[in-house]
Amino acid sequence: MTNSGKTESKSDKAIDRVYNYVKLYIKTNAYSPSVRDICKGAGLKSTSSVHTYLRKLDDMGLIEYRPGMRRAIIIKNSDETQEAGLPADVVRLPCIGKITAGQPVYAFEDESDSFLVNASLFGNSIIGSEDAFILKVSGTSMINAHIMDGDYLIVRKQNSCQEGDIIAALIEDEATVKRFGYKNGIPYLFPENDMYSPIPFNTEGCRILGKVVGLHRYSIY
Amino acid sequence: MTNSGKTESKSDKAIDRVYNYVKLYIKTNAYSPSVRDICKGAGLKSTSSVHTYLRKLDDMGLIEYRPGMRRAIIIKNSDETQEAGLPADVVRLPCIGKITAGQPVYAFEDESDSFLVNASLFGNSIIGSEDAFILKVSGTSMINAHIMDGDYLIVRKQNSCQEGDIIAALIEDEATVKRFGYKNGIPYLFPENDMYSPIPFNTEGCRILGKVVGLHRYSIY
DNA sequence: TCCTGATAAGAACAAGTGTTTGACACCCGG
DNA sequence: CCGGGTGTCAAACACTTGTTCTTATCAGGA
Repeated sequence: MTNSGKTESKSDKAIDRVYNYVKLYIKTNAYSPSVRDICKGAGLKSTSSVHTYLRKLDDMGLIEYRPGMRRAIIIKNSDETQEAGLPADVVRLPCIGKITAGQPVYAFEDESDSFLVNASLFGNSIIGSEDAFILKVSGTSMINAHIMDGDYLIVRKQNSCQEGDIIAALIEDEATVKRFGYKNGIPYLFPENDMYSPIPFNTEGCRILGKVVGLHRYSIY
Repeated sequence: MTNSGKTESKSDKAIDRVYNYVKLYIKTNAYSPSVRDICKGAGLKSTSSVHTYLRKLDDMGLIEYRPGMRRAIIIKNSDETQEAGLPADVVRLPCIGKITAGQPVYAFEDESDSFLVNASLFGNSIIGSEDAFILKVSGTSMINAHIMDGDYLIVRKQNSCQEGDIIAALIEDEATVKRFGYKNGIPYLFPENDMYSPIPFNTEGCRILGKVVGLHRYSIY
């Protein structure tokens, strides 16, 4: 109204009312409103107008509007970077696949290859899917730290670490999980299993991928 | 219609299929199925049969079935309605608080007291928040099974178990996690720590809460 | 003023869907 | 064997609701 020369100002308000009413209605009733419900709720008198706006909202990606289906509107919660449909404090982390030429390759293709974690559990150190990844444990070299074969580790990316940290590191293009420490002033990666030997940590062939901050286990024996 | 009899054997199977399919459908699609959708999903060939069952389910109080409204079924019984904003394959499980008078009390009030898990990781055994809960480990009695103090266990509810299962059980109103097994034909709950002794499992004071199917750890040392 | 585009309305159409009716098959107790 | 209850089906009916078409209103520019 106050905007001179802007006919959109009026339409924007109507489309906003439609959007907000749909959100409110679904939240209140747990099912979608019909076009005529929205008419009343948004103060529009024609189903056709509502229909137009719903299509626009669908084009904008704000809702999902199935053609012909009754009461089947879905609100697409798009928080920009935030994955659609996830609460703000939850992050989906990619599961690391293999590592070639020093560059980890993430296995995104499968839903089961990603994990949801509550970001709040890690303070503010993991707020996006860029900050961490998942590494599946293979072998029992860390069994004394109670990390078992088949466990999924949450690794927060960082390129340095402190003595005693359990870290994921790249050794000659192979990802491994060990405890970082020193012996006689020399840095080592220590397995937590007497059957294995410490690995000298020489900065040439080794790279720190990150620190293990969490663990998921779905095979309980 | 007047409820006359109680011949359940056959109808219960179909009505269960209807109920489960409606739950699944809503969980998957975020809106209700139509009667004809349910026909296909529940293996019934007549909309009329489905209609009958829906009315019965409404009478039982399991769903809310609005006369005349399309796709407006609500699952009622329900912390079971899918949490708004979560993807279909993700379930938020409540963290068990304390146990009083034999009844576990769930601590729902705090977001940090609940966990998100990918339902797909557990096959179809966990599809709703009523199927499982989270139990925080206190103590080291299961350390040999690599379950540490402070770990969070995902416990699928069930009231029986097999030898060798790691289960959560109620012993004299106290929740505990042990491995179930037999010694000399007598059932015991075995700790996985030589410092502790097996606990005889007598059905009077003991109740099985569920089986441990997953583990989350957020304190890595 | 007249035209034009945007917005909204109203009506009509068509499809999806809830509901009802009637019928058939089956089981079970007389 | 019979009759009632139950579970299912098929089809028809009627209402809800998505969709489209046409028209009305209004603001701004030539």
